[in-house]
Amino acid sequence: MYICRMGRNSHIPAADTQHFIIEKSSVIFNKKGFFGTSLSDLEKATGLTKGSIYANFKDKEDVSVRVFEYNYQQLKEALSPYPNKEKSIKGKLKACVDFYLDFYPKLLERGGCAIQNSLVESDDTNPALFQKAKEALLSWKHSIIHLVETGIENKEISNTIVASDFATYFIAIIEGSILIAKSLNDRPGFNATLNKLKAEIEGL
Amino acid sequence: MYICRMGRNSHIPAADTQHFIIEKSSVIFNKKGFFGTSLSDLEKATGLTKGSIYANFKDKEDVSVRVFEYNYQQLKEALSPYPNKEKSIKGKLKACVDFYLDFYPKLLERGGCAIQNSLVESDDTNPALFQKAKEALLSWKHSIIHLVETGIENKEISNTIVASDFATYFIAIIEGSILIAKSLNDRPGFNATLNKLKAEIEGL
DNA sequence: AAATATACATACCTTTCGGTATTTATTATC
DNA sequence: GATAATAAATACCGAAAGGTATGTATATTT
Repeated sequence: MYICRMGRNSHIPAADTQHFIIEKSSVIFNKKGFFGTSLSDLEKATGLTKGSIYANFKDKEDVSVRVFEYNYQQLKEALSPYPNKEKSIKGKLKACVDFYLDFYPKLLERGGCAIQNSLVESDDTNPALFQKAKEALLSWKHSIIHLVETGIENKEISNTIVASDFATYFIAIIEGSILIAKSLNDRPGFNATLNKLKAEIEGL
Repeated sequence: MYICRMGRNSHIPAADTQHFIIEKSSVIFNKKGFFGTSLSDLEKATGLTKGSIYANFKDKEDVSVRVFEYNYQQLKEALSPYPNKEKSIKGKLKACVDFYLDFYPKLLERGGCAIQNSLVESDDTNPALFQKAKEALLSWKHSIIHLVETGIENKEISNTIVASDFATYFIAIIEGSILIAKSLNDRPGFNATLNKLKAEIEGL
């Protein structure tokens, strides 16, 4: 097994180095975006040279896509315990909101929501990244839809609710709140809006 | 008075040329962002050369800021008739939502909400632009707060409502809905969420 | 221990970047 | 009609961009 020493004579296997590069450049990509992040930024962040970065990735777009997948995976892993602790549908939905309430400081540290950042920046410029971000958003939406539909089947949620519409509403509030709170540095406003969403869930 | 012919021998006064450049590059800047838009993009969009662009603007950042101000102004001018037609506070608030329902196609054509795009891209990279976008967001929030507070004074809106929290909620839904609808190409979802917001306003 | 494969560094490439100094063409002024 | 002022084009700059070909040190294989 290889040992990670980095530098000139490291000889880490490619898979580990890829992961190392992705980890080290995840925040900078999320903060500065695809065009705002240069290869020299990645060199600084990783301590590696362009040569070794390009030995592990096809091109800059490839890095950006893999970084997005990493950021998205990190988010999912941090989120998943929250709804899993609950057994009722409303409990699960509210727990997802609680996750964002708890996660807020780390979200800021890491440059905000990767889905939002990637969707906004890549829609007209980076098709591969946009596709990945779009898939993440759709997957998120479908998971909410599934919860709501299950709740309706269980008679826990009113059958007057349109699952797809509620999912859009749910995500819109979270993403909109992140945008505003991050921009205005307003955590109380973030909490208030997300607590309102929780009340809305309770009343479903 | 000068006549606008463009090309080599145009001799438009500087103020007109500035406006011309801003207009022609407004959409491309909103779509591709600050880093994604190059000077050669601006040359193509305006039909002018770098030399004349830099005769009218200090640097690229200056253009981006002026373009944002233009986009924001355009939005405000398109919006303002909507609340002005109404006399009740709830009517004004709902009319603002109606504006976005009507404006949706043009918003997509123009690359989405300039405030959102600018906030997301510039927060860690372009302080001057971020400042302008932040001011626009704050001004928007304050206008909503002012409406709600007036409504509370008039006894039209319940005094249990926290104006600032509602303003955040209001903007979060609109911005979040734009993000989702634009990304998933889902206008029905956009309409549903904004209509839910209108119902929420009615129940204030 | 020699040969091979691996993994990263070095050095270099072309293109494009943002930006500027200069020139040319037109218009306004006297 | 000569002069001055204006406005845009031309031509150019150094730096940095993304990307590649090659070199070199280590680890594995036999």
